[in-house]
Amino acid sequence: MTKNDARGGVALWRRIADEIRLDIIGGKVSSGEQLPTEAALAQRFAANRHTVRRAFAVLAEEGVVRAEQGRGTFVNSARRLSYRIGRRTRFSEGLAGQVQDMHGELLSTRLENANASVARGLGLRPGTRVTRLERLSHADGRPLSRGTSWFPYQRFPDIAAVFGRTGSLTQAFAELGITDYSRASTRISARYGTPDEIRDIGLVPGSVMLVTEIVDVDADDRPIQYALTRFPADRLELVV
Amino acid sequence: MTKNDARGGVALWRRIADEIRLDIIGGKVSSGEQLPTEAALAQRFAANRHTVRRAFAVLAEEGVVRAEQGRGTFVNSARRLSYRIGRRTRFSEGLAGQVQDMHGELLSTRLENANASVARGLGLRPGTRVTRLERLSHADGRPLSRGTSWFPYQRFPDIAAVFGRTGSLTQAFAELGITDYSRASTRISARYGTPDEIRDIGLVPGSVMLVTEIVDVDADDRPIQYALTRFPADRLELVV
DNA sequence: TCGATTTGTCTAATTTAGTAGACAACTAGT
DNA sequence: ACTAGTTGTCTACTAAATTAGACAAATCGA
Repeated sequence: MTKNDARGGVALWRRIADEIRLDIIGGKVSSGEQLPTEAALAQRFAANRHTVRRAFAVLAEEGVVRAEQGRGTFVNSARRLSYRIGRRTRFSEGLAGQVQDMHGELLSTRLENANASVARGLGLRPGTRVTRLERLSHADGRPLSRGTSWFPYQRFPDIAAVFGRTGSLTQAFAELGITDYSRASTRISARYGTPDEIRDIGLVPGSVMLVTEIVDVDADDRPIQYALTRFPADRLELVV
Repeated sequence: MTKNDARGGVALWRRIADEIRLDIIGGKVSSGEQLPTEAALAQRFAANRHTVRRAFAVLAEEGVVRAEQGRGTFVNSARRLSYRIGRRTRFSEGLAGQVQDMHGELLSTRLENANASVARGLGLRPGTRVTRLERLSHADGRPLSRGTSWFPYQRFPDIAAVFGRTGSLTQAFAELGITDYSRASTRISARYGTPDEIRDIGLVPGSVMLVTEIVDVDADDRPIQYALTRFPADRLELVV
């Protein structure tokens, strides 16, 4: 129990990679700029040069940096997306102007009984039938979010089919008679990605995820959607 | 490069600990309830029993679980705090009813020149003099947040002294003639804790932090505070 | 062309993480 | 008292992470 706790179960190369990536994403070092040399970083992190090299290998594979023999290592990539959230912001609007192409993918649908969280979110009794949708969204070809939504089955028995056809939640609601809805609550938390999320979004284990837990209501303040959406924290921030 | 990427630089015992902690914090298992046995968890995570034991050792040290020889391992701790944020919510109000005791601590103050981020937040030119405050807040005796605030020096030359005396930002502003202010913007991101934060808040390396970047404005919409506040993501969630 | 600087590659050794098995100590119910 | 089930402790081994050193290969300016 000496160095175990000091490392906290996170490999040094991983922490070095995270810190450098954060400097890049946060704009501390600009695109194209040269990073400190491997030797300098080894000293800064009190690590061996090979450990720094391993961190760089990961960042290079992610496309964040690019090493050139004899010259140095350079920043390759852009900044983090800002996703604007508000009472009336629709999903794709929140990233307007930051991405070229944005599209969603319906992974699966299921009819199930509401657990305690879902029931509370939708204002139903636990056990009530709900439709569950698993979604994956892409921005400029890269997976950006992994969402799970629940809808009251009694009120929207066909929402899975309609959403699957239209691909848009706003449009699906419109066809089902909901012309207007808004965000009733947003809870934001952060945690490590689960193995499933890592697979779906294409991350490495231990990636940090931003999680939003939202409830949408219709014009009469009746809940119509409860959703959990997970974003990779190094690709996106939320703006309230 | 075979199992390296599979583990992602995060030790298995660490991921097991994180997942169990998340189940507890998220309310999947209730306080006092018995957790699955070490053998069962070893099977569930495809790990050795000793690896599970190590995860439990960490959680026990955090006070989240408690093992009893011959009986089993039991949940010890409560749920995650919900910090409500809004245009007019003051810091301590956001946790009303969830904590008994709440107090802040002023770590240090400094006069410095605004960097690009601070200048943008406060609507100043980079290089303008600003006062920087480093703060640490406690809830029920445990560190809960680590904040860094910047204030325009020209407008509030004495804010460090006043805040140090009163301990409350609202009160400090009041004494300096700002009787009303509100939140202009809130950006939320997540990342690993830095070594400094881990030391100040008392976490293990690799802990996930929620980061809020806020701008407060006076009644005339002039920025009066730019602040970065870091919360340990396993102790707190944000509610918008 | 030369030399200083930097990344790339290789070998080797040590420390930490994870697996495997055995058995002791304790609890609860029969 | 006994037994089944659970956590606690110990030893031994394998795999991954980290350190260490040496040298090759490329770049750049003097």
